[in-house]
Amino acid sequence: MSGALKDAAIRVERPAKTLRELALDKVREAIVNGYFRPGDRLVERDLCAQLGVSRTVVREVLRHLESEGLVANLPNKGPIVAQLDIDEARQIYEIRGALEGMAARLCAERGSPEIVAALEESLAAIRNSYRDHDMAAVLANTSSFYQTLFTMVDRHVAWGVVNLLTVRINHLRSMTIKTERRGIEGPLQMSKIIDAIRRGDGEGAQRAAMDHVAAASAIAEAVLSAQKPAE
Amino acid sequence: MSGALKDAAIRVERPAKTLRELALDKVREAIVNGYFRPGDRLVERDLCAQLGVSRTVVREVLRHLESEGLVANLPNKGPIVAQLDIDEARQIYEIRGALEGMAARLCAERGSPEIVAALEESLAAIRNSYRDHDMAAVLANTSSFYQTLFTMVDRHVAWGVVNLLTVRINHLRSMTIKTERRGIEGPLQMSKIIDAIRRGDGEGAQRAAMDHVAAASAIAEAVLSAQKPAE
DNA sequence: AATCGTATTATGGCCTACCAAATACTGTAG
DNA sequence: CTACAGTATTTGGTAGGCCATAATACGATT
Repeated sequence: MSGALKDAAIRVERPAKTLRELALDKVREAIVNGYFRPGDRLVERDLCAQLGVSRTVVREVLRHLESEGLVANLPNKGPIVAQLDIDEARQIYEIRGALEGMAARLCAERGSPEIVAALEESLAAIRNSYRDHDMAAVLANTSSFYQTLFTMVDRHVAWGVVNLLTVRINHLRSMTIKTERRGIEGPLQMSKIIDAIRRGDGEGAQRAAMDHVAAASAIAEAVLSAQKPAE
Repeated sequence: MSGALKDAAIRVERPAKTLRELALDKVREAIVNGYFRPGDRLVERDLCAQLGVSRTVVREVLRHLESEGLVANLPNKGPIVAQLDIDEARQIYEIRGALEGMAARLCAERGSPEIVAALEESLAAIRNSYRDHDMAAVLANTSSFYQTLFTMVDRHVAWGVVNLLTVRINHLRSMTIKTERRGIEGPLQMSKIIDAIRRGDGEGAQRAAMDHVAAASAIAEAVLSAQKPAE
């Protein structure tokens, strides 16, 4: 196993991603950052033209995004960007709470100083990003914080699930982060998670992580229900 | 919303599934029930011939299964049936524990007699299937039990996640179920879940659900580590 | 005989072109 | 103004072909 790890460290980052992967990233990007709005139709041939690739590739990309939940396929009408459903968002936050709570508990129970150090580093980066009002960086560093939480205890599958779900609520996340008091409360709640982990309090770490997600969920819900009637 | 629900209840099960969906189910089936073994190469053109469909469809199916985790894609070598990793299996069981525990707790907290009734019905079906030694039915009814747990409290997203993860360990499940004492202990643990839900004990329901998954996980691990050295 | 190139094959990645069926649109006749 | 017929749009699916790469087999050379 350590041999495999060593190999992985050496291995050259394959620069030759397939066209399909590039196209996938582009379209996902476009959906997540709002270039394609929820409900927009994704016409195959238009996408072919915009991406400069063939239908074969576009179709595979659309299938992939469909299974990610970013694209919905109306029968006999074709794919559209998935609508954001307030109830679905709530469920996603709930699942994140359960899984991130689990990860936090495991971190606490392991009681390794390196975990605490890594998390504190992430948190510092988040605070810096808030200070600079660089919201894209806040988002990235928050992801990194949670990634640390999962990967330090080798829960790659759970991290994958969380990641998968998170892209579906990405624009919500970017809105909750911009909320007034979030820049102070968010890091505060995260530091509570770290504190609990540091003192090996699994129960407390789990609760703190769930609280943090619950707070984000509450803000998201407020944002969403304030926005829906407007449309 | 209630209108949509009524429609959904009425709507005829669209018999005109696309060829793609049919092919997807066939290949998934073939992987899950062992017709394709882990590590087997899935050669596009061969699959075309076997399924009687074009490469376009086959490729889309392979992409989809890849994002489900049933198929792995080796660069420059093509798709193979994903290998079952013991650590990954453990993680999947752990996630199921977290989510099914959450669902059980929610069921208990809702305190609706219909939930208890529905779960008891499922459990009875499982017991019958065990009595008849119909293991396929045991598996189906067990899924149905958990589906009830999730859908009665409208957690469709979480159910989707569990389902997605479960196909990856399906053959493990079918082995754990055949284990000697499982036919008695499994239903016993499930009835404990129901008992806790009936008396509105959220904490207890969650713990009972997690215990049940943990037991399955332990058996799976034993089965798997007894099997691996043989190969 | 061992080794070093070189054809051949197998296969995935990608493309173009085509057809059928369903849907949406549009213009005209009554 | 309505009903209907025709037309365009778009997906679902097929066929086949081109190219690049990896592996294998096959010689040729030393």
